Amino acid sequence: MQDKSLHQLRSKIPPDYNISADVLEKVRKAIEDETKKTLKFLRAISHPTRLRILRALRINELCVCVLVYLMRMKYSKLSYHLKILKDAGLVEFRKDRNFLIYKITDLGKKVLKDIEG
Amino acid sequence: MQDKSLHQLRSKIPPDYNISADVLEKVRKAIEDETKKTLKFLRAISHPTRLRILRALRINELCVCVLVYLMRMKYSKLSYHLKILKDAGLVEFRKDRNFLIYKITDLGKKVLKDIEG
DNA sequence: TTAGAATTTCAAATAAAATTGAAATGGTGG
DNA sequence: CCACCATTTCAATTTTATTTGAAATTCTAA
Repeated sequence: MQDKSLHQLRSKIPPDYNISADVLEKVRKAIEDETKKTLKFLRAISHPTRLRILRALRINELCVCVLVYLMRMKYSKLSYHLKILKDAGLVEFRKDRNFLIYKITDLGKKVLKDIEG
Repeated sequence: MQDKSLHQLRSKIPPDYNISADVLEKVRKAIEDETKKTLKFLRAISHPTRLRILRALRINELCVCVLVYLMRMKYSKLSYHLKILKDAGLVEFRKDRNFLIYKITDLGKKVLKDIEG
């Protein structure tokens, strides 16, 4: 099927499912649109640890040490996930002495709200 | 840090970042909520191929053969991704002769709308 | 300065997801 | 029944993501 022309294809598809050239063109357009921008934050949020971090930060900004304490994870693991969230623009941080205090961004709030209400 | 008590922890965190017991409790609650339900469709949609499939089906229901034709992919690959979307409740299908015609579900529409507008 | 704390970075190991092609399934039309 | 078509399933492979612990970094407080 892979290499068949559209003409060959159309001659076979069931009659009560006869998509118009117009629809076909729209579909073609839809699947050609880039997905990167959307996937960036989707993939970032699509992990239990990262979803939990976002939920935590929605309540209050938190230093890594508190997240480590509450989530019972090692720094290196949390750091890995925080980086992914930061790269996606969902969280940011400020420094206070030698603490890094993470907070959720407006985009992060919006994404979380869109997804979970 | 992993094993320190909260008391030990709190005695160290910076003064201008003094989270209350109340906030701490809320965070604790937030990160204990289950993530499975949310992650099911998030992970399902978080792949370029699957996002493209959903966008296509939002325009019109399509049989696998047309998707194969338009997306230039093999049946086995599309089938793999369609199954993930179906398991997440984002698409469904009906049969017409020996064609499977996939359509987006209401949940699928909603998720896509929430995410991309 | 110097020891120590909070955090990140790195590379190695492990786990999970995606791709592939061949074979199986199940319907269709002659 | 037979050959064929659309599709799925399967196991093997490849790719990508996650976890781990140790080492590096950077700040701090004494």
